[in-house]
Amino acid sequence: MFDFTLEATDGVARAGTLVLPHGTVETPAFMPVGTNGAVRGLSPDEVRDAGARIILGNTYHLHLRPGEEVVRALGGLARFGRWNGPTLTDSGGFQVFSLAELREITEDGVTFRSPIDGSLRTITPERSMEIQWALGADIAMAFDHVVPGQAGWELAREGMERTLRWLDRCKARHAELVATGHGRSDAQDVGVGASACLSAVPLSQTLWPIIQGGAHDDLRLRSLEGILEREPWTGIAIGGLSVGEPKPVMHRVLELLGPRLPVDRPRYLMGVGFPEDLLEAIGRGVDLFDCVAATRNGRHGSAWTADGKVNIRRADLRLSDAPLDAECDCLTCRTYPRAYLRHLFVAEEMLGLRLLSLHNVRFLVRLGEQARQHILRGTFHDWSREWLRRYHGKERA
RNA sequence: GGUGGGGUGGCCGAGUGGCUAAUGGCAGCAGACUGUAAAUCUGCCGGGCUCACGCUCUACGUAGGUUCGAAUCCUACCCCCACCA
Repeated sequence: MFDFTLEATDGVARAGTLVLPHGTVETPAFMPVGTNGAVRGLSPDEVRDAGARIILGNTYHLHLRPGEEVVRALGGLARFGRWNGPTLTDSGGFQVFSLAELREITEDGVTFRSPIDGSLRTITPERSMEIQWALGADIAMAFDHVVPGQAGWELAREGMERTLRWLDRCKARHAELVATGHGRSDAQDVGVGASACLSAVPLSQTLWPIIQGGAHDDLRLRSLEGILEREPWTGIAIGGLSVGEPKPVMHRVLELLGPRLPVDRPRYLMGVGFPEDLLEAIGRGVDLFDCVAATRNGRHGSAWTADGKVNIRRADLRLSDAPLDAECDCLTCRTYPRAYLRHLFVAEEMLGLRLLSLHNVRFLVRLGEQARQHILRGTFHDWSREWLRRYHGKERA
């Protein structure tokens, strides 16, 4: 039910195949973020057509709404929204960071004020595991303590050490859940009319730990060490990057960790990133990514192209009959001219938000596919260098 | 014809003696966004010079006037709206 095969390396860059209960993912791969069980603005079919093979869900958001029991009762995250493919749930740890003004951290866990109705909700490592188990993703993430990128050594140490202590609790609770099978989200539990015809996928879930330590090399190494002391893991995530630290810091941390991570397990860089970040990270040995930028920036009118970023509302696109990105094979680029996309944004038509989100998702997925092909051929680094040069060269396409 | 109300920057609309190149909103222009409290947020937005601070010119229907000083007060005129004939 879980297998990772490293197929090729090109320098530090890697190409592999990840087999999960709900399907197979070829790496390097970008995973679109579907916080609420939906990649914002896109249907599962559209996400699939964009080439994505695995999507994220969020423990905290799905716990608040609709509640993990609803998702479980409807057959788990993959089946609930008829994505029917691999999923990964984030643990809620990132909300410790992003909802900083609305939460209180104790050793036991984190109490959040719900952004939905203001009610107080407590998530502990154990609760996060229970919720993720009920959601039924293929991969569950450890409940971690993310600190801002500019956090000093002491704060970063505190977050990193707490993350390790919480990891023990996550691991113990997750093992119990897997062992008992309690609350597993098989479709057999459901049998709800017509929807029951979808084949049930027996659920088995794997738990991945998260390296923390902020921008501090010694803390990063201690975090990794602590995680490796708690083997076995089927994959390892790097968290706490792209949270406000300068880019060179991210590169340095990746270079520090890359050679020390087990080669036979996938490495997942959480929350990253922009196209340039993907290539930089792949070149430093990362296999998996997720990022909200594809859909958020898409909704905000910003699209990636081979020649850099394009703000689709730009006045000079008013009469442009050219596709968004002439080299892109997505529905948006195959079909619509820039002038029409610009019009949709200016007129605040929601189709525009969807079309740009779709393009950006496809852009990152395709970037992963291209990187993979070049790694298999041993041409990744030259290709990547040239790609980045062009991307940064002309900001205006 | 009479009475009352009103004419403000691309539009709508505040202001009713100095703090006003003039609140807001819209439109326009530019930008940001990295494990989603975001279809969000930020900046610019009369002209000229300046990277900027700033300087300067022209501006609150038109023409005069009062005043050290007027979009704000006075006079005349033009136009718009409402009601009454």
